[in-house]
Amino acid sequence: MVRQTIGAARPPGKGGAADYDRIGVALAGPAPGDEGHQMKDAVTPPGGSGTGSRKRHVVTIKHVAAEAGVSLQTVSRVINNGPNVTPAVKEKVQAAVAKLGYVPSLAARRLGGSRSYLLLALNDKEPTVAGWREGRGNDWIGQMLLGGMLTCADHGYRMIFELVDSHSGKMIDQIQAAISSLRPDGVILTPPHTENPAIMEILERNGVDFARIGSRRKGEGLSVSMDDRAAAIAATDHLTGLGHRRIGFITGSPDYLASDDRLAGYKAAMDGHGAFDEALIAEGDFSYESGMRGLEALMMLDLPPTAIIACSGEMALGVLAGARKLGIKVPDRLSVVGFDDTPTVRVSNPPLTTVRQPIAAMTSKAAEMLIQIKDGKEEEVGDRVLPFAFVVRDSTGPCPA
Amino acid sequence: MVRQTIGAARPPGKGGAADYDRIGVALAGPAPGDEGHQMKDAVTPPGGSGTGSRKRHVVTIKHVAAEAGVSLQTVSRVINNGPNVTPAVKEKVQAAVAKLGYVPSLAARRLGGSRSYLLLALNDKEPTVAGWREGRGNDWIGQMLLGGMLTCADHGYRMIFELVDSHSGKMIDQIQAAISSLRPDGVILTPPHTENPAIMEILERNGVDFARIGSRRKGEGLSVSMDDRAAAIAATDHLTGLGHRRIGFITGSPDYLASDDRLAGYKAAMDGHGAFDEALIAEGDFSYESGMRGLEALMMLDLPPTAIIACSGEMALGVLAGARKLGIKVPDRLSVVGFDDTPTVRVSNPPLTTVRQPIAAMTSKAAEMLIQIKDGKEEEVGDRVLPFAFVVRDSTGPCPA
DNA sequence: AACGATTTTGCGAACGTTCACACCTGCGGC
DNA sequence: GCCGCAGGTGTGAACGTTCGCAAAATCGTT
Repeated sequence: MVRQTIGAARPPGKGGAADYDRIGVALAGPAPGDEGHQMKDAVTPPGGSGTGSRKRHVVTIKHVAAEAGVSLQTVSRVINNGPNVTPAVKEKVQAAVAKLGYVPSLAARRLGGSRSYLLLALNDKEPTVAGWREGRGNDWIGQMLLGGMLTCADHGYRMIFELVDSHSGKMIDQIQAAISSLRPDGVILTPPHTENPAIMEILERNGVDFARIGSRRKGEGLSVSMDDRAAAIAATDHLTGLGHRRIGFITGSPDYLASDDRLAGYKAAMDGHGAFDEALIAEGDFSYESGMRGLEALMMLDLPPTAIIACSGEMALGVLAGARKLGIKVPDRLSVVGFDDTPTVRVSNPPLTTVRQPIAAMTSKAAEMLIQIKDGKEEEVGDRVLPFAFVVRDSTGPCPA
Repeated sequence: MVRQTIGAARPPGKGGAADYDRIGVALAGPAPGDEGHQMKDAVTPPGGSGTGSRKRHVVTIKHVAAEAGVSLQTVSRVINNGPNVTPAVKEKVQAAVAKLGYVPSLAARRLGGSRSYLLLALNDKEPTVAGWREGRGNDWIGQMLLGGMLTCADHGYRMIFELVDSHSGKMIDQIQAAISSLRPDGVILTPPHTENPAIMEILERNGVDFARIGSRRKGEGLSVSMDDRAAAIAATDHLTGLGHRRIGFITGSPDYLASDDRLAGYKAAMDGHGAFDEALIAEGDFSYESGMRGLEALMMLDLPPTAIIACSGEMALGVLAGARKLGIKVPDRLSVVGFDDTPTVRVSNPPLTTVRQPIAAMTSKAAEMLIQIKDGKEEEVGDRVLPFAFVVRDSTGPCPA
């Protein structure tokens, strides 16, 4: 057992390698026998952090190098799958890594190298927090989280979430601060930030690659989306297939590009059937209440619709609630289709027929591509349009005679 | 505007928490005039990553020091609200920070100092991912995320999520790896990890403080919970108040401590009314299906219950579905109460009467306490039991004659 | 006035990696 | 046999902070 005090170590000259011989060893098991090397060094932080006041074994790359009998740099090469390492050496190092249970420090990697192994996901704060405050939950963000996170984990990355006040003047500052402190290898943008030029600008100024979720408009940066237009067409065709001709449409918030696309798809499909009528379009903003209002407006028409497409699940729920209030049976007298297959709409009354957006898959893909860029595989990267699904449940039925 | 629930209010300590996080300022605009202090040194990183190949302004503490005409160390003191700084100097430094838009690098802080400004939240992977795969969503995790995240943000911290395979033998390795690479200042544990001794052990060995969510059993580490027993009593009393005497109970998975507490509360309340009957207890595991099975079992009794308490929202939904299948009207012939007020149960048919667990508030509190420990305010820290709410909706009604 | 006790400030030296480059090998060609 | 040239390996020097301590300035006291 070597046990030197730290101060003494560090032969200033070129004393040759292998002075990092004070290895933690045997992290895993209770490590019987051979106890005793206390090796202060990692002094207990003055803050005297809480509960556990045990010794602290921090296995570093140095320990691995000593264990494997190679230089620190060689270990680094092995860890990063670098070129030019003899198989024999590689194996030796890997064995040492396994034995010591070494895991590189994210912070040190980021500081030393050009990567941070971090992806930053930007979400709009207000709707998310409102969902929480009102007990409504946050279906969307939960899905996002998962898709991105799992993919990050698969590649040794971490995903960090930031909720930004998109309506506050401090939004840009907040984003800049997040980038400065984290220096992420990529940023994932979700609506409504996807089309915000100020955000794009600051990301570019910082040299951070980014991917946009749920938008299809071309521009700088990557984009991963669903074909909203096609989805709206599918929804419309589903209804016309059931015999409906008067099909109402409640738009989403104009802040979201998807709203335009869905409306366009609806228009195209209706035109194709020669059934388009401007009066059948009501304005909404994705909210439950606006769905309810939209329904009421549409039902006041001389020729009210026999079916309604709402641009979000929440709105469709509002439509359902409004219909109940007005005594309109769904789907007997009115068929309803929604967008975004959130958990909630699966248990509504009746369960909603809806377009399912592959949210998790979209963030997953976005994360994957951002990582590929850092891996230098830019050629494999480009805009992606993921398939949507159309889920038929009980809120749609044949057109009443 | 968020305020409320979160205890975020400024701790009465001196300077107040780190206020350096809102220094973005300046940065925003193109920042025309006044350029000049280039202070090379910060060379363009050779990596030359991706899209934007612009200049790269990495404002470091050195730049701030130069701008303010003080030493690097003094800037550090100001940033960290350290003691012994002349007000004049402090102001000068803060001005420089604001002017340059300086934000400290998380990685460097972690490497240099004894903190990482990171909190790690451990979640069970399987149920979360299953929820996603089946399109069921992840109400719970979304809430967690939010509560912890917002509080972390208020204190200059970041929250990182890790999904661990609680049924895999590699779970401990995975947790150790996460700790090694991140070195978080604290860990938040959620069920079913809250009672896992192996996890506690590894956390303690690494000297990481941790807080447990949703468990009430005493032990090492902090715990933030809801009073499950009292909640079960409240649910039972609500029903007896409506005249019910035969009240069925479907238990949760035994892995979760909350299940025991809820059952205990139910037993106590029923005993209090002299209405306890072992036969009225059915075993469940929190799942939709087990709720349905539980209902069927209970309804086969000679004296079937007129009300049922299910230990989770999912199970209550299963009960509702089963009742519909059996032609049992809710709440006319059967009242149903659930636990966990997830978004889904608010729109069920009928909307569910339920105990609301303050999930977000719990993680928020947990995060706050872990940070307080690192701030050396251990005396303000201890186990917490947060208030639950009992939400009456339409799934409960008077006992049928 | 001189002295110690305090406050305030500054100077290296960590922290754990990767980066750029210099150093060794062998090896084939002239 | 010498040169050049690869592949493989090791050697400082970053990276941007905080930490430990020493130096300087300030303040009371005797």
